[in-house]
Amino acid sequence: MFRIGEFSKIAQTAVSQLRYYDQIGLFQPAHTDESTGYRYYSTIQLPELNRIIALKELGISLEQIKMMVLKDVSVQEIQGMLLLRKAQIEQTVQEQVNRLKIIEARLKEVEQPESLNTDGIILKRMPEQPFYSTRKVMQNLFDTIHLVTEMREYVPAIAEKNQLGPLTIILHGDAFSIENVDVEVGFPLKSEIDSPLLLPGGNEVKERILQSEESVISTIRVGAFENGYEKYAQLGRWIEKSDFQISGPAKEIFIKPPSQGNPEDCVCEIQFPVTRPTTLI
Amino acid sequence: MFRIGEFSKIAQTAVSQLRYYDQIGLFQPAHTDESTGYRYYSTIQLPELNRIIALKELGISLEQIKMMVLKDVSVQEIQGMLLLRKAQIEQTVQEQVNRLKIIEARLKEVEQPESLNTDGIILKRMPEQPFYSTRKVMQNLFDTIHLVTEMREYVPAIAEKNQLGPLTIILHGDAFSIENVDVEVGFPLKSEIDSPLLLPGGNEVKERILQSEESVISTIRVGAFENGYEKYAQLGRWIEKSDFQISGPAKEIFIKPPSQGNPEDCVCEIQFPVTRPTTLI
DNA sequence: GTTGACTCTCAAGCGGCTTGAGAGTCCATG
DNA sequence: CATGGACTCTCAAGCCGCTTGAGAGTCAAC
Repeated sequence: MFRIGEFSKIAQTAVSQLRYYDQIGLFQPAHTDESTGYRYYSTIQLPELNRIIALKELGISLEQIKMMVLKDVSVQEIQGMLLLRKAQIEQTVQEQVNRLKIIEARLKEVEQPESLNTDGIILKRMPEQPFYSTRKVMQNLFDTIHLVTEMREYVPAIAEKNQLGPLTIILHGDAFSIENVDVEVGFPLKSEIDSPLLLPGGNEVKERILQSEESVISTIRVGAFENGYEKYAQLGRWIEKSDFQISGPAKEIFIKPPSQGNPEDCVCEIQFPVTRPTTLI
Repeated sequence: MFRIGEFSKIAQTAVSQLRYYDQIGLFQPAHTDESTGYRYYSTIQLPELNRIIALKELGISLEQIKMMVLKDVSVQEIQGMLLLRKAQIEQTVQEQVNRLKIIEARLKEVEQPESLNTDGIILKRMPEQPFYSTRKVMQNLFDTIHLVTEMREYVPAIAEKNQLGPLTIILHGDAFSIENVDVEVGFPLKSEIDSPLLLPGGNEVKERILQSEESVISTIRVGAFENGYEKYAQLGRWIEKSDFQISGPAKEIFIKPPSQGNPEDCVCEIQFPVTRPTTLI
């Protein structure tokens, strides 16, 4: 029988850990002196402790380990727990690898003087959403602005106005050019709008579903619509260096649309849906 | 200006998080109503929040992020932080991959009825240690037992007895056979013993350094010295299935050595130093 | 008997939130 | 202008797996 200090050396386990395991009833000393409270451990407890440590190293919670070692759990259940844990670990590995790619991209960017920061670029998920929009190939930027203006004028009038999300533009063609672009302009909906709308310009506005997207990269542009190309260039470099691939059309979400007075007073989120070339380890 | 709820939707960030970031002074609302305490956020704060989220996704602590976004930190320092973080992530990926291998090995073992459990097998590090030992090729098990007995008799007599660790046997040859084995028998030391010792049987006991080992797998055997072969078989299978490679001689550490009366009353740790065939991702 | 090394219990702290209680505020409707 | 319901506030506690520290008691050697 050893006191806790010596046992902790043999078992390579911290004294505080042993006390904690005693406290939560996971692993208790072979004997406890009732009058002094001293814990006494025996060497034959080592296999039991090792089982616990082995399970813990797999990242299983102490609560679960307690069940596994104290209760009689069937082989199937243990297998289930292990499989579950395996899936979890696989996922976190995937996440970590993603982080690595992103950090590497960041480090490369930092080396180059051309770009000041790629800070505000984040990765997120977008849920499925109903979308009330019209789509057309635009000759030039002026056309686009015209369509947007029309939309902002007529759509809120027919919808209950609290049902509309921010004005969103989807750039179906090449997001990096401005002429002859296939553009969709619309509003996300919080509830349904039953009827299509015919704009004075001849474009028809209809409801459709924007599919959910697992990963989009997103950044915020503050300032006028026209001079946003450096943001696109930045996003492009970031995507390339982080090993992503663009998997769909870009979106511009006008969180705060430009107002008549000052077009500089505009806040816009730029999104690219992306995927990663299958990086299973 | 948005109240916290709406801003949390725009920014895809939980209300409780925003409040927490305010509390720790990481990201504060553009305006706080002094009388009601209501927080009001502006869209132009979105880039700032996104920077924070981007850094957080890299696993950087909020404390560090606070420094990075609030204080003026040089590019070099940021680069340093990123490099450090990169190294950390690489390490955790390595660990996770190890876990995966081990879980997979476990699941394979569970499928087969032949082995009941591979539970008590753990991986650990061993520190460098001085070792007071003798080494010889043994004809048979009886010779080994004789040498061990001699060691246990004479060595404690010349050492201050509190300076000795548990009797340890290193199996330099093939750990899976019993005859003609190159065996080293000795004791770990807590402090130096200056002089060699000549045993009656003619073997010389000398001090040397046991190098530290990055990873050894270890299990505990309870019971007699002789019938420990199933443990070895188990360890062997586990090593193979977990994709490890044995990288040195096995050790048997007699945590509780067999006593005269009952040789069954013995607790022994079996160790194999292992490496992994380089698994960088 | 006196060290000094060990041990005990109990409470708090870590990070990054989440949850809940209890109270107050905003805004649209009747 | 009162009411209701959705929102917001603050403050405290809880999560995990420990670690750290305070203050008190115990053990073994000299």
